[in-house]
Amino acid sequence: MAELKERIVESSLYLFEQYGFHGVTVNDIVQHSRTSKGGFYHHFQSKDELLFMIHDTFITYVLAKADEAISTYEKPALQLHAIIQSFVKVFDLYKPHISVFYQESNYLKPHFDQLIKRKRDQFKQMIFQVIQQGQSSGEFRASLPAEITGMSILGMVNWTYKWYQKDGEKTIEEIAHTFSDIILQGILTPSAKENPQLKPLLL
Amino acid sequence: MAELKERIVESSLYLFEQYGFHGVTVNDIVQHSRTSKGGFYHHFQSKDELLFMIHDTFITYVLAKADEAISTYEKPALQLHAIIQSFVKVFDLYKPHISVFYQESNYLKPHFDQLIKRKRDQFKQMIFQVIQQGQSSGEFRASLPAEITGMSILGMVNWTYKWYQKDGEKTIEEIAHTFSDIILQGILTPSAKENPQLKPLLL
DNA sequence: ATTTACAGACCAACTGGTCGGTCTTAAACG
DNA sequence: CGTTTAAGACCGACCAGTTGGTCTGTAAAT
Repeated sequence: MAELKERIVESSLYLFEQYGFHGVTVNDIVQHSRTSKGGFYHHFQSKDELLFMIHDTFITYVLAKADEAISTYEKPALQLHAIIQSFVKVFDLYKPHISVFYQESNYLKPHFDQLIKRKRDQFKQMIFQVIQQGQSSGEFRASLPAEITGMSILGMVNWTYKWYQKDGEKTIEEIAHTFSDIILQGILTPSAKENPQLKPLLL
Repeated sequence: MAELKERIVESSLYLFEQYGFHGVTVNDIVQHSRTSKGGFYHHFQSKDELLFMIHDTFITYVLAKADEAISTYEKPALQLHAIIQSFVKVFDLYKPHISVFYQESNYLKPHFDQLIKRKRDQFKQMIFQVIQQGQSSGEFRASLPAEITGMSILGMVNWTYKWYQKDGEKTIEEIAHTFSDIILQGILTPSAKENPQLKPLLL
């Protein structure tokens, strides 16, 4: 009874994650889930509604968890910690859902896609190396995993495209400075923070 | 002479940013840039190639800047600082290009799009509030702009979908812990870091 | 007997891309 | 210096394939 619906969602997640929303047709979904056009449109008004449901699943979850975190703790630091914990863990539970949501670039044909990815990897490697060298030289805390640290920088900065506005309240300098400060405060060793050469980088 | 090409790129950026790659047809582009199908395909092999060129523009730039940063400075902390600075500033220069690259969800029809956005905003507001309260209570450094701090958390965590793998090297717990540590080290005031209630949150 | 769950042939609209042709420009020529 | 010529820039009607969605029909469940 309506088991078909779940099969459809499952297949969609699989296909969307791999080929992106626009790279997958309703026919593909129907075929992969061994059903029919009729079945699909019996359960979903449109291809868009299916996508919406995928989104809604995990967003609803994240919200509930954040609510919980805030009402459980008193201190902001504890609240924030709990929010981050649950927020991150959502990716373990709903990675396919989320990937579909933020899907992009899968519309670049393999040839072009490769070219772009190569350059992006290069950039990532450069950041990793700087972090590793910083850890070797004792400037950066060696207790932090370099890869995760690197990805947190990439994420923090890349996300800017979502909210930055040229004529908005925050200037690009202020943003750059704040990011840099948070990261450096977070990864510099206590002694490095006292280094007169590095001190000016911090607020 | 070939001025048309620039008009096409400009129009594409405008349209893609607003409606996404798949929401814009070659005809739309041609119309908006007051040219023709013929003109378009004279300058671009395909719609994909146009997208590729948009991507390549800013990625090439970022790479060059990072290279420069690394060769200019010796100390990793200074290198990292310079990379972050230029990396962030790219968004000022190439926001449309980058938006197109990371475009998604614009394929959700307005109705559904609104529903999703509402929940996401709610989540964002919760984070902002926690940060502000932390600043008021003296746990968090008040010198950091709350919005930028909030967005840096959102970016850092949301980006996880791009690299996290369930069966990868890094467990979700390790990732959550690292993120939380970097952020808290970055935003807690020195005195709050000594608070015995908060100390266990840090590495 | 009526509603729900599903099937699959069918269609209308759209989309990327093609192709023959025209206009402009500037070098080559006489 | 005027004319020919060839290449590049640009045009727009046209096409073939594809896609989301519909519609009629059937089997099962209540």
